[in-house]
Parts: sequence; C-alpha cells; structure tokens
Amino acid sequence: MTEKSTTQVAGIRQALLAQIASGSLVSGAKLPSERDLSDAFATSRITLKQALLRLEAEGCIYRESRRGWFLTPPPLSYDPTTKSFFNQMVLSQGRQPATRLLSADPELCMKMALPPATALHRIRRLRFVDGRAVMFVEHLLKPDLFPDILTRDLSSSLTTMYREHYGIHSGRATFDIFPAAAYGDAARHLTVAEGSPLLMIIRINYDQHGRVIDCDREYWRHDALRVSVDSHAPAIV
Amino acid sequence: MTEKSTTQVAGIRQALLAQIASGSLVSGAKLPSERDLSDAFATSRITLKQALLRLEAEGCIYRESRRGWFLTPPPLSYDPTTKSFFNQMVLSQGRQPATRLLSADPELCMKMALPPATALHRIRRLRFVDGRAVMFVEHLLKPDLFPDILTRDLSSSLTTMYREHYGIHSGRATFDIFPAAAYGDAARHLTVAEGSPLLMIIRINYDQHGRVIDCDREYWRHDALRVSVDSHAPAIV
DNA sequence: TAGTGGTCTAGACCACCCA
DNA sequence: GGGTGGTCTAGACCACTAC
Repeated sequence: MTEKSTTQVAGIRQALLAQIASGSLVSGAKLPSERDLSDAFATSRITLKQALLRLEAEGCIYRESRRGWFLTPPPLSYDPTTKSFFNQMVLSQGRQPATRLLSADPELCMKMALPPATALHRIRRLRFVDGRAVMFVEHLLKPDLFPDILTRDLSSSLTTMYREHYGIHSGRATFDIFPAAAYGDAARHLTVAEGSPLLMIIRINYDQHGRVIDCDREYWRHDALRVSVDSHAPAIV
Repeated sequence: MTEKSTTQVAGIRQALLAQIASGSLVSGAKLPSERDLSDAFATSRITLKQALLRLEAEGCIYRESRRGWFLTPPPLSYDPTTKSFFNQMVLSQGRQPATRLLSADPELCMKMALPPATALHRIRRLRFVDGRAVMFVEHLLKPDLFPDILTRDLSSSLTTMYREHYGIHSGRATFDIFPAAAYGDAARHLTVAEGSPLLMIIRINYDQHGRVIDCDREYWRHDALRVSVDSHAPAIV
C-alpha cells in the first residue's frame, strides 16, 4: 500500500507470483534454475535468490537441497484437539501418507519432565505426504511401558501399536507449537537448507490414567501445515 | 551431530551463540553493528549477515529495521483454548502490555465467510510487550452489532467494550495458525524487514448465541510466542 | 560429467535513524 | 552528518544430484 514494490527483489517476487497465479506453474512443479532466472530478470544470482527466499518464507515455493525450487502443495490442516494422528489426518484430507523408520535406539535422555538421565527409547521417523517429506519426528518412550517395542514394525502407527499390543490408550495431550530453524539431522532428512524455517511441535501424550506415555518432537516444513483450533465454549455443549 | 559446522556461517553462528550463552549479552541488548561484527570475524558483511539471519530464524536475535540487532526476550505463551485475551495474557505472565491504535475505518471487505462486499469496520492496532512491538492486528467487525464503536477509545480492550457497551460476550472462537512473511504495513509497524518470518493467527470470534462477532488477523513476530494447547480428553472416553 | 544449489568475496550506493 | 541496516553487483569455488 505504502510501498510500491520499488526494490528489485519485490519486483521479481511479484513477477514470479504472477507467473504462479497464471497457472504456468502447477503444484509440485520445478522452477527454472537460479542462474536461468537471474538471467531472465537481468539481475545477480544473490538478488534473485533473495526473491526466492521471500517466496519460501511465504510458503509459496520450497526447495530440496541442491535439487531445486518447487511449487508448494496445499498445506495440511492440523487440529491438536482431535485424536486423529498422522495417517488418519492425512488420509481424511485426501492425501497419501507414508512413514520411513530412520532409527530406534535405547538412549539416556534428559528431556521431558523426568528425572535426569532417565533411560528412554528414541525412535526417529520421517513422514511423507504425497511423496514429499514434510515432518521429521523423534518419539521418546518410557521403555518400561513398552517391552520389546524396538523389535516391532516401527513404520506403522505407534498409536495403534500402543493400544493393540500394550493396552495403552491415548488420552490427553499437550502441544507446544513455535517457529524454529532446521539444523543437522532434521535439515538433512527433510532435504532442507541449514537454517531454513520450520514449525516445531512438541507433544506430550498421556494415557487413560493420566500417566505420561511419550514425548514427540515434530519438525514440520513450515509451509506444510496450518494449525486449526476450535475453542468450544466451556458451557453445556 | 553429523555436520561439524564446517561452514563459516555455522561457525560464526556458534561463536555468537557462545557469546550470548556466556552472558556477555543480556536480553534486549543491542549487538555490535554488522560492519564491526564482520571485521571481528574477518569475513564479508553478507556472510556475517547470513549468520545473523539464521539466529533470527531460530528466535535468538531480532532486528528493528535500520536500527540494529537485539537479543530476543523470552516468548509469551499463548493458549487459544482459554478466553484470556492480550492484556490479561501478558499481565499474567509478568510482562507489560500496551496497545496503540493505528486506524479505524469503515471498509468494504471480502474476507471472513460473508457475502462479498459486506460493509465492515476495520480497526488496526499495534500491540507491545515490555515496550517491544510484537503484534500487528486487524479487527474486522460487523458494524450493525457495534453502533458508534469507531468514536470510542479503541486502544483499550475490545472484548471488554463488547461486553460492557454492547452486551456481547465472547464464546467460541476458531484459530488458524501458520507461518507467513511480513509485507507492507505489517512489516513497517513491526519495524521488521520485508519478507521476515511471522506467525499469523486468524481468529474468528463468536458470541454467546453462536453468531460471528468479528475476525482478527494477527501478525506476530515469529519469536514472540509459543502456542500451547492442552487437548483435554473428551469426557469419560 | 554437466548442472544444480550452497557458500563466499570485496566492494558499492541508498534510505533511514539518531545525535 | 555520521552511522546503521537494506539492497545490489559480478564474479568465484565447492558439494552434491542426476544422468
């Protein structure tokens, strides 16, 4: 309104947005290379990249490290107040979920609200929507609740396994949701550049008796979801 | 873990983090200028700036446009399921809230789930915590519910005014929370660079009868809050 | 091996803030 | 008016991907 997009970066951003809106690029499509784009806009690669970084921050495009830039698919809707977890949530929105097990180890860990150096199991998984890696997750479990779990098939639903093999039902959960940045393993597995913005969700699950079951640390591509919450009136309902 | 911080940017980031952790910089303190820092690390200003941008993405530091870089104060905790709004929320966490009215106009607007070109009131405000501008908000009201509201003191709590002057009580609300980027007025009022990451919250408020009261579009500095949700088990299960 | 993005240099000018 | 961050240039080499 006040700024009439006088800078080059803003102008390039607008031009790319127009191309996207015109439908010449479709969801998931790959953009031309940075060098080709900087030639096309008669600017330096750094300036062109700044425009791409802005569009990335807006969630219009994303990159896979060293592979290129792509149009972002529509985001998932994530409602923490429902008990629908990943597979069910993705399927109910007409998308295709997949999960890859990365590692599963016993580990000393000082996270969660537990005595220091409590022995925990750490399961790390990568979750996909329509073939795109959107979430890297670490599950931290209390081993005494889940004997032999590390020998089972850990690429399927953990919630279902808790219920069917261990008689543990998910009840309450608490969520902490905040923007963060990608580093190390999370960045590599999400094929995201170091320092890219992420949306982090830390979730603590409780069973039907109010005991802590496990803690999930979810690293989401920042453009992959919208969190939707409906605060029902506390009345009769 | 796998990456041993081989890049300059990663090394500078680590060094700055160490300085911050050592307490040589305190919350709210201003960092040295980019030129001084790039001299100190014997690198170019662009490279140094990339390290600052990463720390910004992590929420460790923030900038005020053309004024410099500062240490980020602790974030607020934001619970959408409570009915505690801005002033109350900030005070309850031992911080100091403030609000500045930016504008209040009638406007044709096609947002919310309303017939197109519905006449609405648009109130724009800037909200502060401990003197730092953390949220730019647009309130869109249905004018027939709030006669003469544009003539009142709009820098105080709207919720209280709804209740005391119009007999309208807030009931249910829905929230849509997602990362976005700063542009135009939002960027300028938050003294944030164009394209900086934001956390956006779109909130629709309903009254005690289930009617839409208003719609808030909140643009938060991405490092200023954590969203906390407790999904209570739905009754007996 | 060719092409991609990731990183980096050593400068430059401009717009704005503050004393 | 001096210092700040915001923007921009015209190159360069490296690490990795895809073929």
